[in-house]
Amino acid sequence: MGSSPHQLSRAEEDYLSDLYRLAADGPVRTGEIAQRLGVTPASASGMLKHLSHEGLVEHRGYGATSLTPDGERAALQVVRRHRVIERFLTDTLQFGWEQVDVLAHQMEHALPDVVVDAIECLLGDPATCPHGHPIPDRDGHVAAEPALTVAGLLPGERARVEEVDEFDPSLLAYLRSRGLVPGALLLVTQVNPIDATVVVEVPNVGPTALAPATARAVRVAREIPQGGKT
Amino acid sequence: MGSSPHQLSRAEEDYLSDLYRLAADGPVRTGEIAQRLGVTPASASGMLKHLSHEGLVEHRGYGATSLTPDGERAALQVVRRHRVIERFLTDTLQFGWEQVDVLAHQMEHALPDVVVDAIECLLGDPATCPHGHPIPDRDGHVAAEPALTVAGLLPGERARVEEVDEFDPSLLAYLRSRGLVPGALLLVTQVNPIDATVVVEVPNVGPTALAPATARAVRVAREIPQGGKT
DNA sequence: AAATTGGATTAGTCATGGCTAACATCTGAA
DNA sequence: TTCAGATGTTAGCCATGACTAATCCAATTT
Repeated sequence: MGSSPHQLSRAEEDYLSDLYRLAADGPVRTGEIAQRLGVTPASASGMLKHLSHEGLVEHRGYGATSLTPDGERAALQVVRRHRVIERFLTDTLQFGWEQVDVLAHQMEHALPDVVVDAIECLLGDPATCPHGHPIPDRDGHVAAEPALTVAGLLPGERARVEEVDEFDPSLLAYLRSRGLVPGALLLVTQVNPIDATVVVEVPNVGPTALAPATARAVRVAREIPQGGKT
Repeated sequence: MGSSPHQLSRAEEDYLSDLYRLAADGPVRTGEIAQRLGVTPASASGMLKHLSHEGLVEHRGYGATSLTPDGERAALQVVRRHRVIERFLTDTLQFGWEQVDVLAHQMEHALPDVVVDAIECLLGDPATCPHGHPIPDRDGHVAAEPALTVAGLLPGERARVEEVDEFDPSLLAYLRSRGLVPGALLLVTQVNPIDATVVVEVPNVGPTALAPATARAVRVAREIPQGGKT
């Protein structure tokens, strides 16, 4: 049914890319995407219906929405542009990692692919955006993202920060100030069993307490605590 | 009447910036700008009426159009973005000067001002775009552009290339191959009195014949032929 | 002076993608 | 089981900015 590759509009690209980013935490509800895009639920409902008609999303009224394979392919092109631009903004233009999501969002629909490719090449083909998310290649292949977050760790476990959610600038500024950036090694010193607050320690930074929502924004890979320093 | 600084749309910016660039050769006719923007004259007519209502252009039906001071101010912001982006594309990303006008046009409406400023800074505050046109500063001040073109030179006169029209990619490729780039010194060896063809010579490049339209695309400053090699 | 012609303009239509208001559906509690 | 409140959808509207077709000015030609 959805056999029309007829150049997506800016709005369509916005919906698809946000759908992709929200889909990490399960199927997406209409109100959720409306809120992220700053439109009314009515508008989002209309656009989702349209995208469904185009075969880009799976959406059968009053239920949750998810991308079809075609939709995911299209979304990955936009996500790729977004993440390359973010890297460029931090690495070449020295913007802070808490600013670049918003800026890249404004730019991602207007940069011709040849320019994105040239920037990527200039940067030496970076593997991830500044927040640690993998950059899809030109054919739409992406590395898997870790499912484990700090909220899933137990006291005494060590883990390496892989990526962080990029949506909240002030959270990002805080995480950086506490050393919680991709690549950082952390140790869980406490997990409060009542309210699920987690306390972590990063070398050379004091202990940091994280509320559950914050802990879920930091994705990690467990470090096998075998000896030998790298 | 035109007291609304209410964020211009992409289309409005396009009209203003092309109006600015066409205005160099006198007031602009409706069909001319329609053609440049790739829309029908009817569409252009409607938009010019709208811009006139906003106080950004001077346009009283069936006559030529020109920018008001407000309109010129707005246009210069767009022109500034355009030219900074062109410089970035040639200097940092190694695109050819015949490609960058089109690419910059796609990008100029989407780059936030802070990004344009950062790029400008990265490039060391260039004075001109790759075609030699001056880059307006943040306050909308621009250096004057020379009125003299190669078509206005006499045999035996020497001149320095200041800037070239950027509209035709194949012309640009040709001009570069003949050494006719900003900064080049040229000598007029012949002016054909019948068809106004001009023959010029650039050091280390053979003689080049230019049809009148081409000669008008190359703006120059006369070199005072006083002795002393620089 | 009248007629022809070409560029400019108006009138009317369409597509996109927002909005509000009203209606439908789902869910969780009584 | 039923009903209240939240969430989703439809209906109808508006603005933007393109298009075609028809008309209007003005400038040149006869």
